[in-house]
Amino acid sequence: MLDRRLIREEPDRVRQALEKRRSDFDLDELIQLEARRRELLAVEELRAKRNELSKQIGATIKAGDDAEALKAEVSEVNRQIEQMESELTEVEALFDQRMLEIPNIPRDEVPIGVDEEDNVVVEEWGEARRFDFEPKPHWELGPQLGILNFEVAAKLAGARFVTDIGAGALMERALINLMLDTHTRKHGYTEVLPPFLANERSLIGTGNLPKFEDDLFKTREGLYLIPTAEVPLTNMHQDEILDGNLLPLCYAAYTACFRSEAGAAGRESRGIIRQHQFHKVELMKFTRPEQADDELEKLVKDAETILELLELPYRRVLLCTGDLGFQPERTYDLEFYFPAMGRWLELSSCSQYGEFQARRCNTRFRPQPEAKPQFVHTMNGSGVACGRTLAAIIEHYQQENGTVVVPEALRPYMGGLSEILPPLP
RNA sequence: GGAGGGGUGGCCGAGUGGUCGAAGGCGGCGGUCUUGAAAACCGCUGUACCGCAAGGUACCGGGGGUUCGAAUCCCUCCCCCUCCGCCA
Repeated sequence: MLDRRLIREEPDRVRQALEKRRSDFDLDELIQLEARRRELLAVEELRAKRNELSKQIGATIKAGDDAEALKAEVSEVNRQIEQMESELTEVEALFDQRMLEIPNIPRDEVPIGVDEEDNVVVEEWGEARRFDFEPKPHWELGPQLGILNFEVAAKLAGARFVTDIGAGALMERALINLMLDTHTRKHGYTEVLPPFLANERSLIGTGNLPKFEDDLFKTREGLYLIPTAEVPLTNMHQDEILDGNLLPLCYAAYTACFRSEAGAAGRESRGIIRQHQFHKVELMKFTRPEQADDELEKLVKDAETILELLELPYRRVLLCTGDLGFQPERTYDLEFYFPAMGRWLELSSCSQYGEFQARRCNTRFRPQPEAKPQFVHTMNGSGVACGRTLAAIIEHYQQENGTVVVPEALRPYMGGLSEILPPLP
């Protein structure tokens, strides 16, 4: 959510941001609503009058005098108040709704562009492996090795699910443990294991609602399956005023993530790339505004560390305005080149939001003991996605004979296993 | 799921129709005293919106209602606690 003063005082800045994003948001409607809302604030004077008269009535009755004339006067004032309030309520409701639908303002350094073609590669680490044989995709290798099973998942749940079995399940658990251990012990994050379901308020807090309800699974009871740990983590301090000295607060959480993937059919959808359920270790920070840029840089590096430990080559990409999500003001993706697919896919997405989410969650901090509270800045990033990383490992570490070498860093977490072999016949 | 008890300011806790944005305590900030500190004493100390300001409006879990007037009465929803049932 943006500051409503921005709508009033710097509408051109907002308009430019919307244009950069190629957003079809109706800013003029919002500006008109805000203007009308301010006109209707005159109702406050009438309320003041009512309060004053009511006090007089109390005093009059106490003195034993007749207050009927005063009561009649207040009734007349109340009629006027009622009229104005009904319109004010309407205008405010629509205004608040629209405010939840306006996207964040991209930062100046975000390249202007249309789609992912216009994203900018800012860093590369390692080199893509050169194969002296035809590399196989993970959706062939995984089933051959008996570690990924799509048929079982289809029986249990349906399309777009996978069942990890044996060394596959072990490796995914190893990835989770490697990531959590690294982030908590070496990078200073506090581990959190939150609920995997969240209420409406929390999904509004992160910006998944009201606009993106179709992407979510919803339970009969009205709860939503979390699409990312960002949701519970970002909402941990709803309605709180944090001690400025405690910032930055850094959290790391493993969770399953659930996405309906409505309308995603056919795209990047082979294997375990795009699933209804996947697993992820998420990094999330609450910072002071002036800390935000440095902390984001550290957060991205923390995610990169995982890929470096796994010796997976990657590149860092700065998303352009056209590819930027609704909520972030800036996003870096970490991408791995999947050799069999011949394309780069993100293993991590790290975003900063400025005050955008903090306003929605009402999470503030007090810079000094006596100072006014102000909104924190939030940011988060996958550190990193487990399923896609598992796929990357399978493809990157495959051998010509169909086995997969286990990255050194994972072996301690896998009972010393160094290579995944096919099941015995 | 059944029965009962609760949700008040950073925290604890009074308040059952008017002068209550809310006693008192704790915590915090400032001051007096002190070589310094502690103790004691004095003062200040919620948030948002409108306003240059004075000031005004709203908020006592959320929403709605009764009333000239609601923290206080009524309805409804949510959350927490205790006991019973069920259960990993």
